[in-house]
Formats: sequence, C-alpha cells, structure tokens
Amino acid sequence: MGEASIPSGYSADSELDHEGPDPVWLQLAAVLLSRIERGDYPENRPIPSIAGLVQEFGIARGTVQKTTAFLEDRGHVRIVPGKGVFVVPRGDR
Amino acid sequence: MGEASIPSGYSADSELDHEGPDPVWLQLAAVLLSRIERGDYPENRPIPSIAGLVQEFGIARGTVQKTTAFLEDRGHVRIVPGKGVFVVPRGDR
DNA sequence: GGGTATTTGTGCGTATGTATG
DNA sequence: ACATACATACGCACAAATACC
Repeated sequence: MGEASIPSGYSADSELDHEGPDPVWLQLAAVLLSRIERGDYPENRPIPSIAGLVQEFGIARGTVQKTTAFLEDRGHVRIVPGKGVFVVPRGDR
Repeated sequence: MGEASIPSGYSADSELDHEGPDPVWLQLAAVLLSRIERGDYPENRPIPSIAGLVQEFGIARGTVQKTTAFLEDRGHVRIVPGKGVFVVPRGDR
C-alpha cells in the first residue's frame, strides 16, 4: 500500500465518487492537493480539521486520516497532534 | 447515524457492558436518563462532570462527550461550556 | 487585574470490530 | 485473502469559558 498514486480527474471542487474505481481516500488527497495548489489552504496554515472534512465530504474519520497520513508521507502537509494538519510551503520540500 | 435509540435493559445502577452489542455511549445515556428520572440528578442542576463520569464508569472522555451531546440533542440536558451539563426540567421540553 | 482550578470544546493518534466487494 | 470503509472506543494535549480567590 506504499505505492499509491494520485488519480487524475479530481479538482478542488470535485465530489467524491463512492462507486468508481478510485479509493475515496485517494480522491480526497487529489481534492485537497488541488485546493492547496489553488491557494484555498495557505502555506503554514492548517487545512480543515479531520472532523470538518468528515462533515464536508460525508466520509468516515478513518478515511480522512488515511488521506492526511498519505499527504504527510508525500511531504505536502505536516501533522501536528493536538494542533492540526499544516500545509508545508513548497520551498520546504 | 442520526436515529440512535436508547437501549432497554439498563437502569440507574447498571454496569456498562463493553462486550455486548449496545454501544457504551448509548448505554451511558440510558443510565443517566434513568438517574435523572429517579431524581438523582435534580432539574436545573448539573450532572457529574465529564471527568467525573470518566472516573466513575472507567470509560474515555470522548465516549462521555458523545453521550452528553446525544442527550442535549434529545433536549434532556443543556451543556454550558465552563459550567457543566444541566438537567432540563421536564416542563421545559 | 492576575493566578489558579474546574469544566467543556476541539485537535490528532491509535486500536479494534464489522461489513463489503 | 485482501483492501476499503465505517463505527466505536480509548489516549493525550491544548484552548476557551467560567468561577473563585
């Protein structure tokens, strides 16, 4: 499970597709990256909380955490327990 | 998951069953309601603090908070941050 | 005003069980 | 058997509101 790649065809405003072949957690990664790219989530600022993303996308907490763990693994965000999930500046990676 | 119903078979002095099918947070709701009904927790007075319930029942804080949020949603209690969880008088609902 | 204690709110981490494809 | 996804439950830390001294 360490060689997942971000599916194409998902933008910052995409709805998640629970029926298609792409895992929801990967779709969410694509959406969040798109939003970071677009500037919705500024550098060194936290993305919405896991609970917030659960609310917005109507998915499970564990699924969101799988996404954030993946994004941290890729260096896109930095997870700070008790604080939030922060956007890593592009220059810092 | 907005249609949870209080399981039967739990009274004011019931022990919580971590093995059975009923969620602990719902069992706790049944116990607290039973105590309110019985008069252990008077109207317009706070039930034991979250920390106190954690201690008494040996469960996690998040589990207790799920219960109190549920009871507030049902109108049985009113949560006041920094003060406590107050019993709503029957006449007020 | 400041300091401390209490209580609830809000974060993430982790583990386990269940269901589905 | 495996990955995905959801629900539950526990742990831990810090913030905010309230109250008291």
